[in-house]
This record gives sequence, structure tokens and C-alpha cells, in this order.
Amino acid sequence: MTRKKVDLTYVISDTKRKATSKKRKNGLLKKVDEISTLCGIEACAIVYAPNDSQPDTWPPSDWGVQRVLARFRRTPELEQGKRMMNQESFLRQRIIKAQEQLNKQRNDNRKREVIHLMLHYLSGGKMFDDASMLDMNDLSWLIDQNLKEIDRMLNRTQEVNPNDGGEQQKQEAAHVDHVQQEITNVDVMQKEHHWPLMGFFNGAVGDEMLPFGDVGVKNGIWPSPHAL
Amino acid sequence: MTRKKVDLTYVISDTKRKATSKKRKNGLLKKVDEISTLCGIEACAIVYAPNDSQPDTWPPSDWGVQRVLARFRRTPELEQGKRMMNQESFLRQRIIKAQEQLNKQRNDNRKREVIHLMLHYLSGGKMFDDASMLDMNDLSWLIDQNLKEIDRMLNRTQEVNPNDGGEQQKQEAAHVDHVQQEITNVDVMQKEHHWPLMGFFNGAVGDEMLPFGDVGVKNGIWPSPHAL
DNA sequence: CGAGCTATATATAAACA
DNA sequence: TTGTTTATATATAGCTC
Repeated sequence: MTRKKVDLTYVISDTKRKATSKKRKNGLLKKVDEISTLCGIEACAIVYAPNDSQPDTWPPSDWGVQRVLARFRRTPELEQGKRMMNQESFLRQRIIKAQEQLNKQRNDNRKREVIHLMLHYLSGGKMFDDASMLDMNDLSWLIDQNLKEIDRMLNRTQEVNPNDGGEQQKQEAAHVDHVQQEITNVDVMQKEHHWPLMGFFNGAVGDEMLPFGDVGVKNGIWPSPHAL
Repeated sequence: MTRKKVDLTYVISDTKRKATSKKRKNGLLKKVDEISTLCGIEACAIVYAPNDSQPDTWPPSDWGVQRVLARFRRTPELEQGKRMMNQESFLRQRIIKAQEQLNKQRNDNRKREVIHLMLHYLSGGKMFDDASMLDMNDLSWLIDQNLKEIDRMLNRTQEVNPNDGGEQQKQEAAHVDHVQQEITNVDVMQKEHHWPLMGFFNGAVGDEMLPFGDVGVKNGIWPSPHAL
């Protein structure tokens, strides 16, 4: 059912556009109602829905709208230049904000990459020789491989008679469980935006435990895995 | 940090009202921008924020607003009565919707009560003699009691030497585990709004399994537990 | 005050009835 | 087409700095 992230462009599909305009129109008018009520301020919205000769508005009554419009028209033109400028900067601010969020997102992704790496290391895997493996797709692949390996081993354990299996195999299975646990933990961490290993990278633990040499977190910016 | 559920009344606190008006004003203008972009329709909003001589608007430019206003003024007065009516009914619809949600909520609560009851029954507890126990507070209390009992029994099991405990006690502990499992399941079901036992109440299972006599689900409306 | 953060409340895209 | 349901995306209240 996965709702898309809504790219802010004209909706091509006639059906969808109509549906979304209806929903959003209601939501919008409700918002105007709320801000008026909560903050006791004058506000007004006019929306021309498709196929309607008349617009929907807030306030709902015509005289209510007229009152706000009258006030607006009364506004000294002198100050309108200022307002216009403010609105333009408003747009710029939104762009800047979006860029900031993008950077944050990138940083989060780096965290995930590094933590995946570290878990692999902790769970007994060997370090990568080739740094080019370290982009997200390759890491996905890596996780998939781990999961497949786990499946394979668990199935093998089931096939054999539990009573004659050697100790070696049991240990193997236990290790697999451990890996699976670690992977589960990663998922939880990603969901909760909670990074229990943060302290580790910040030097809370002795250097002998750092698998990545002296690359650390500077000013809250995580190093690109390619730098490791 | 618990954000309150925002009661839609004038915010008394001067500080809070100012803060909320600022945030919501931005949100509102953003929404207008979005609906215009997504649906390609004309829309306009005018918000008078406190302490500002000029209102904030969408579209941001003065001529943009004027264009919408001109169109609005041009509207034949004949049809405005209809629009006004529609808007009034809009309000009524919101009230009706709220009431529907309230009813739904009540029905959900009944489901929970009944399922709690049933789990208690299935897990070996005795049925209640007194129907007055069956409101939510009492049921909360009931669950608490069950949990305490579970704790007590688990602790008792640990205290004793596992090697000399009789089979009876082990069964008891197993039963407790079962109860705990059931309770966990209830929590999961509540969270996911998923009711695997629904079919049970709808007669999917033979009558001999129904602990509550012939009281069933009619038209999707669950009986009040007091009727059981 | 203004900016930023986090936990919740709301809005709403899709899928379905 | 309108209404419901469900999973996500967004908006924001209350804090903190």
C-alpha cells in the first residue's frame, strides 16, 4: 500500500488529481478554520476546485470573505513591497531547508553504512579489502548474502539428526543466531533513530577496539565509508 | 514530551499562541502552494499574523492575490447562496464525522473488553460472577492482577531447585507462559488493529466453544460486555 | 526570541469496497 | 463516484538551548 513521497509537481492522472484536490481542499479549509480559532486571527482561503463554478472558501460565508478582502484592499500600497520581498525569501528558506535535510539524510546514510560495516566485523566476518564495495547497494547485497547463509545453515541443522551432530555444528548455528540478532538490532536502530554505538565512535571505548584506524567523528559529521 | 491532542479553542497563553500561529501560518501557506502546484488550480490564502501590519499571503506576490480576488469578485451573486449553504453543511459534516468516529471508538473498546474476557476464559480463569466488573478500569486492574500473578509464579519457580520440583509446578509455569503469551497477543492485536478472533465471534466456530451463550455480533456492532 | 529536536497527532496516497 | 481502511508522510506541541 506504500504511500509515495509525493513529488511536488502537477498530477497528470485526471482521477488522482481530482481526488487529491478534493482531499487537500478540505484539509486546507480545516487548517484555516483551526488557525483562526486557535490564534484568534483573521484568515481567509479561496480555492477553485475543478468543475466547480464557485470556489470553496473560508470563512464559509460570503460576507466573511468580503470582510477580509476589504481589509486587504485597504492596505497601504507603500508597505506591500516589503511583504512581497518577505514572501520571496520564504521560498528561498524552503529551498535552504530542503538542502539541509538532504545533508542530514546523507549523514544518516553514512552512519548506517559504517554501522553495517562494524557489525559485520564484530560478528566475525572478515574486513573488506576493496573499499569500492562500500556503497549502499553493495551493502544491501552483503546483508542479503548473510541472510541466505543463515537460512542455509539453519536448514542444514534441521536436516541432520540432532543427536549425532557434532559440537562444531552447534557452535556454528549459535554463531548464526548471533549474526541474525545483530542484523535485527540494526533494523531496530534504524527505525528508532537511536544509535547505541555512537559512543563507541566518539572514543568512549579504547582504541584497540576500533577496526577503522583513527578515523573518527568530527563535529558530528560522519566520515564517508570510502575514507575508511 | 507528549504532545497534547490540541483542543480547538483560543490559546490563552500569549507566548504559545504566537508560536503556534507562526508555525501554522507557514504550514498553511505551504499547503496552498502544494495544492496549486499539484492540482493546477487557483488558490489563495490571506493570514493576518499578530503584530504584523501586513498579512502573509499565498500567492506571495500582490498581483497574484489580486488576480484571484478579481475572479472572486466577478462571481455572479446568484450562485453565492448555494456556496454558502454548502459551507454550512461542511461544518455539519465535520460534526457528523466526529460522532461517527466516537461510535467507532466505542465499538473498538467493546471489542477489546470482550477479547480480554475471552482470553481470560481460554487461559483457564473462571468467568466473572458480577457483570459490574466489566468496565475498562476494572479490566485494567484484572490484567494487572494477571501480570502480578505471573511474576509471582515465575519467581517461585526460580527459587526452588529445578531438579526436585514436581511435574505439577512445571505445568503451572507452562500455563503461566501461555497466559503471558495470550496477553502479549492482545497488545499486538490492539496495536495493529487486527482481529484474528473476529471469525470466532461471527460464528465461524461451533457454539460449544462460545462462552457467552448466544450473544453474537449483529451488523458489525459488538454487544456491550454488560449484556453478556 | 528564534532555531532545532523529538514524540505525537494529523493529513493523505493508494488500495479496496 | 463516494466512502473506508491502512501505511506513510507531514505538521506541530512542548522542550531545550
